[in-house]
Amino acid sequence: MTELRTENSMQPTNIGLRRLRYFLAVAEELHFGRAAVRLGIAQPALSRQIAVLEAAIGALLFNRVRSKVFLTKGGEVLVPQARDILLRTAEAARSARAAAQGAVGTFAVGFVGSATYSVLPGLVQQFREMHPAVDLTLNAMNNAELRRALIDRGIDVAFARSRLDDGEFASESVLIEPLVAVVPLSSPHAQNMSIALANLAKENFILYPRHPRPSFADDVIGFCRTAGFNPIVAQETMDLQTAMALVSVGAGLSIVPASIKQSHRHGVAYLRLDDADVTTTLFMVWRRDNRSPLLNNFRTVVRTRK
Amino acid sequence: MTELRTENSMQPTNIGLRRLRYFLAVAEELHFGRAAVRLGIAQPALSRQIAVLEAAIGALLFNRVRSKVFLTKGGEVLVPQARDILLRTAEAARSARAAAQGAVGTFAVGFVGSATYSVLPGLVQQFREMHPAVDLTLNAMNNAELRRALIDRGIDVAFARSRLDDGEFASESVLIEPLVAVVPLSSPHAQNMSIALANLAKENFILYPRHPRPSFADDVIGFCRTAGFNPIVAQETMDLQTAMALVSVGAGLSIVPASIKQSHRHGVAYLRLDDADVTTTLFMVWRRDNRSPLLNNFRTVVRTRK
DNA sequence: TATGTTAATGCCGAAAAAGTATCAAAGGTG
DNA sequence: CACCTTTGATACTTTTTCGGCATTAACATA
Repeated sequence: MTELRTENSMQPTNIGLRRLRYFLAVAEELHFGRAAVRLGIAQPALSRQIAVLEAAIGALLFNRVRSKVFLTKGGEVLVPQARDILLRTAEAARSARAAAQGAVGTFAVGFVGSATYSVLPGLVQQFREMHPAVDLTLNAMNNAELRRALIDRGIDVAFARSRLDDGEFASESVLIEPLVAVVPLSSPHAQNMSIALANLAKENFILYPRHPRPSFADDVIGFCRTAGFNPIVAQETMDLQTAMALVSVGAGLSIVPASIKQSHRHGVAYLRLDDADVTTTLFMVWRRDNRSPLLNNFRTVVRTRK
Repeated sequence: MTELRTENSMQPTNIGLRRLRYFLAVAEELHFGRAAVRLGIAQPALSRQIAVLEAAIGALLFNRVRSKVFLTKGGEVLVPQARDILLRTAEAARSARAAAQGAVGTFAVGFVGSATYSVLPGLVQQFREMHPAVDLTLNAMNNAELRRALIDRGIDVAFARSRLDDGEFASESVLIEPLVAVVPLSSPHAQNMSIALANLAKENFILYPRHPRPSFADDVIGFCRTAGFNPIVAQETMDLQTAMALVSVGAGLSIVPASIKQSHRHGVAYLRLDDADVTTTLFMVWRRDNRSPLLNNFRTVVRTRK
C-alpha cells in the first residue's frame, strides 16, 4: 500500500480494467450470452476479450465443457482479486477527486463484503449527500483486518458480522437479517417458499469463504449442527459470488444472508429457513476514543436510516 | 480483498490500467516529454491520455504552470493508489496462472515499499526460479500492517526497516545501507560528492511518508537532531517517489536509502553523508513457529545471496 | 524582439474493439 | 438416429480508440 517502483516488470499490458470487468461478468453468470447482455455488448466480442485476457495471463480461466462454463482453479483465484482491483480503482478516482476539490475532512469506512448487499450502499450515499466535501473512503476487509484497522486508526468505523469485541470499541447492531438457502432452480426444493435446515442434511453444501477461518462458513456449520446434522461440504469458494455461481449450475446449495436476494441471479431460488434464530447480524463498530464529529454525523445517518 | 458486487456504480470506464501507467510516468518525471520517452510513445499521445484520465476522474491531476509540471493535491493522492492497483493487477495475473498450473505451495512475502529498490527483486526472482511451482505472492505494507500480517499468518516473511520486535518473531539483518541526501541539480551542493548533515540545517527538507507515524520521516528527524539541528520540513509527501519528484523540481532536498540511486532520476544529485551511523537496516522477519519448508528455502536464498 | 523549451491541438493512419452473420459441437427429444 | 436447440467460437466488417507527425500556443530567457 506504499510506494513501489513502476518501470520494470509490469509486462502484460494486455490485462486492462475493461477485461477484468468482462471476466467478472462471465464468472458471475457462468454464461457468455447472459454476461454479454449484462455488459451491453455482443457475445462474440465477449468471447474474444476473455480469450485475450486468458492469453495475457497465460492460463485458461474457464473450462468450456460444452454448453456449461466453469471457473478453472486459476479463474477462481482471480475473481476476488479482480473485484478488489476494480473497487480500488473506483475508490482511487473518488479520493483523488475529493482531494483535488479540497476535502474538508476524511472519513474511512471498513466493511465485510457481504455488507454491500444491504444497508451500506444507502448509508454511504446518504452520508456523501450530506457531506459532499468530506472524502469518505471505503475498504473491503475481513474481520481480522477490520479489527486491526480500527486499532491502527486506519478506519473510523467498521461494518462486520461480529462486534470485534475489544474494550476500546463500542458497537451497535445495524441490521439483523435471516439467512436463506440458495438452491438451483432444477432442485425439487426450488418449488417451496421455505424449508427446514434439517431437510437439507443430504444435500451438498457450498460454503465460503475458504479463508480466513473462523468465518461465515463456520457459522453455517454451527446452525446445521444445531439442526441435528453435519453438512456435506461439496466445495468451498473464496467468496459469495462464486458460491452463487456454482449453485446456479447445480453444484449444490448455499446459505447466505437474505439481503443477497437483491442481486438477481439466474438459475437459483431462495428459500426461507423455518428454523428459529438462523440469522446474521451486521454491526457497526468504532473506537470509543474517536472524537471526530464526522463519526457522530455518520452514526446519526445510520440511526435515522433504520 | 473479499467479495463485492460488481454491477453497480463502477462508472467511469475511462480510467484504464494503461492510463494509470502513463499517469505514474508523468508523476515520477514531472515532465511530459521525458515520461513519453520512458513509455516509448510520443509526447502528444501522452498529453491526450492524461487529459482523458483527468476528465474521467473529474479533476486536474497536474498543474501545468510555466512549463513546469506539478502534481495537484488530487494527483498526489492518486499516485500511491495507482501504484497499488498496478501492483495488484500484476500479482493477480501471477497468482491466477500459478493456481491454474497447480501450485505446489504458496509463500507470501510482505515488504516496505523502499525494499523494492535493493535486494528484494533479486531474491524474489531467484526464489521463483528455484521453485517455479510455488505461488510466491508479494504485498507492499507499512510496518504496522507487516506486524499484523505476520501475527495473522497472512504472510510468511516480512521485509521491514525494523525488527517488528515481538517474542513470536525471529529476524535477521539483510542489508545495512547508508542514507544519502538527494538535492536538485540546481543546488550548489550538487557539485559535491558528499556532505555533512549539519551543513543542511538551513535547507528545506521533504520527508515521507506522511502516514502512519512513527515512520522513516521520524528517523531522519532523529539523525538531524543528532547532528545538532531541527530540520525545516518544507513538505511531507505520501511516498518516496513523490518526494524525489519534488526534489527534482527544486522544492527542497530529501534523505533516502542509498539503494534508491539505482532508479535513475533526472534533475537530482545524490550526496554521501559524512556523518557516522546514518544508516538504515533492512530486516527479514518471520514467525518462530512457521515450520513451512518454503521458509527455510527462502532463508537459504537470502543467505546465499549476501 | 528573437529564440528555445514544453505542453496542447489538428489531422491522419494503425490498432483495438464491437457488431452481424455464420459455424460447429454437444445435448436433448421424439 | 435424425432433428432441433443451445451455446460458444470464427470470419468479416464497421466503429472507436490510440498513436504518430506536424504545428501551434504559452512562457521564459537572452
